[in-house]
Amino acid sequence: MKGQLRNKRTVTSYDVARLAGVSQSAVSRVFSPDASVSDAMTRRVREAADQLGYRPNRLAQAMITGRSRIVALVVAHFENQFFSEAFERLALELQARNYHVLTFMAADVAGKTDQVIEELLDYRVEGLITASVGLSNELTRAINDADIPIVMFNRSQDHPDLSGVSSDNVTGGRAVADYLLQSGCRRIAHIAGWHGASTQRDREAGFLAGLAAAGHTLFAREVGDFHHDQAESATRRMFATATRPDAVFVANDHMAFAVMDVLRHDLGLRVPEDVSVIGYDDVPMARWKSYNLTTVRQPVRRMVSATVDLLLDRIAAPDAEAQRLVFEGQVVERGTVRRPD
Amino acid sequence: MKGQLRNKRTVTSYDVARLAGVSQSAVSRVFSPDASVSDAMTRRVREAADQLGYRPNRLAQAMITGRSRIVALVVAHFENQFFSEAFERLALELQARNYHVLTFMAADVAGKTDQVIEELLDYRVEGLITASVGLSNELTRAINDADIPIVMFNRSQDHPDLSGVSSDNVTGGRAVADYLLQSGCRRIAHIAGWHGASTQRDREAGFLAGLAAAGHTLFAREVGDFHHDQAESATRRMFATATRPDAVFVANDHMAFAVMDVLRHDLGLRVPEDVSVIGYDDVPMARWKSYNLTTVRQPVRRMVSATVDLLLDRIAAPDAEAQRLVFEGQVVERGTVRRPD
DNA sequence: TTGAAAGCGCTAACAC
DNA sequence: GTGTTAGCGCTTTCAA
Repeated sequence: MKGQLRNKRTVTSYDVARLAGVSQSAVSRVFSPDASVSDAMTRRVREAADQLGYRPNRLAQAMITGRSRIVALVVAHFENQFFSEAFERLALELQARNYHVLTFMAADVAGKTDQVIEELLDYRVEGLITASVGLSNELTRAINDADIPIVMFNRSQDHPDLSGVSSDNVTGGRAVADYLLQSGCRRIAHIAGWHGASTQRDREAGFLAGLAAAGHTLFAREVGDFHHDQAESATRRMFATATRPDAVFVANDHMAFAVMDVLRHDLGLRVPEDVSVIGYDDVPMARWKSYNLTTVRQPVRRMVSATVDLLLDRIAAPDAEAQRLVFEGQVVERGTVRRPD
Repeated sequence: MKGQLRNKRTVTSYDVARLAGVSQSAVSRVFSPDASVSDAMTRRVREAADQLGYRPNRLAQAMITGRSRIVALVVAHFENQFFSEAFERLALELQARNYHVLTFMAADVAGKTDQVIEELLDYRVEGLITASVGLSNELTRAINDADIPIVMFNRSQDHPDLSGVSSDNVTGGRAVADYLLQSGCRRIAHIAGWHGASTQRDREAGFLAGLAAAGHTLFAREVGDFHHDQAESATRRMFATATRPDAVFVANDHMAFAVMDVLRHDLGLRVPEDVSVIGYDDVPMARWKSYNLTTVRQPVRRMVSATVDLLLDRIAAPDAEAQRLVFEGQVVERGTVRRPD
């Protein structure tokens, strides 16, 4: 009774061959893109295959060709809509190219990423995409040793020898400073993300440079580490002083929403009348009317497409050199920064 | 010059065996959980393996054991935070159990899911989780034929013979009706999601039943199909009439945010003073102060854990029968429904 | 164009 | 406890 439906053997190319009365290699050829098979053969084999419900085993294919058609994605979390959107696009584009994404979560904890990379190598993935996670130096070497193409999404400069796609965060940060200054803001503060992220460092560097170029300095600074809750407390700390900032550049949209909520609902401040807020990323939610957040756009779709192109190109030609693609971001004017007087 | 770094052959168990001066199967045993190897052997092999940087090839393992340690996830999109959160938890839990998630995007388009399932079968995944996507009958059969365990996350009743994890959407919908009525709302409307979803049907059925039980009927109804933008237009349509609803039950939080934005910012209505809003899911954003949305909680973490348990159990014991787990949801009182007079 | 044979890297009997 | 052997399901020479 019990084991009756067990051991339902998968149908192999041999089964198809037998039914079609041809050799097993003929079957294989029919299912290979650049075959060399007669129409008659194709017909016979396809018919038998359909009848049996046969489909080639990708694992077995991978064994011999070395091509698993799997790409690994290493990511820390999806709390930030920027990542969930990027992930969706990524999976979609890869799928359209007949690849699929195997996801590995890696908290930004020492050693965690390393362990995860080991694991992912075991699957013989053809390529690796990291989304905003840091790579140790040993790890970078390990990946190079394994000879697996990698592209870092939304990270720059950590390893100039690795391929990467990002937007120009320095210029973006600078644009924020210019925009705020030009809007008449003077007590300008910054709520930073995680300092380990190149995005954070670049945005802030550009921002500070912009301020300096106009003869200004930062009025206040707190760290929100890119998390909603930490951004909330950072805001409360920042606004607990006698004279308050009149503008705050928040290192990403995800935190900016938290900042605005504290400002409006805890502190009873008006945005932008009392304080201007500007974010970074332009996630879909930024245009929702409750926030209507002025921010710097990162062109996610184009960045994702570029990531996929880069990775697949390197898979096809592994000896090509690393490339770093940088997209322009630009300020998207909405309603959270006051108009110039 | 060029091909110099190509053909970096991967190190195999044979290489390790040679270096350690033992048989290849000894190497295999050392890396098998329930081995039967002497400590001396373990030491020798591990040393050689470390030296060579050897790790077993999961694809090869999968070939012979039939266990790929890959689980497929079929999902439509990540626009709704409920799914990105669920996905993150899922990937994390599976990873902790030494499995990984291969993602397949399947728009709710006729035939799309079917094609995707075919593809995923090719990878010889050990199990399949569908998140809010519908399965055709042929597909269900195909999956059963392939003998691969499946559990449907956040879907019920589509196929009573398939395992599934959901929350009790009928009771949840009914609780919404009770809560609204008890709060003094009388012109109660509904903004529905996609009618193809069991969640939608259940929530609405329970809701309507609750209304009816108290001798009330639905005041208005529009369809938002679970999308932000469609929920916006649905709201505008709904409130274009002379006498307006005084409460609206929105089929999920994701749409509820859009509804609230239109109400407040386009229509100049106050929530909850002019109209009460209640959602469903209790996504993290629901507690953000801009919305502070009253909603029905779906216990995502527990639902995800249950999904993983169910799937892994069925992988371990494929003959076990399908199970449907249903969690209780409950109304989370926040600020978008008016207090009783 | 087609078939025979080898082998990808590994696990699982089976002997010893 | 350890080595030998036979495959898992496929692609890819190599001959015919």
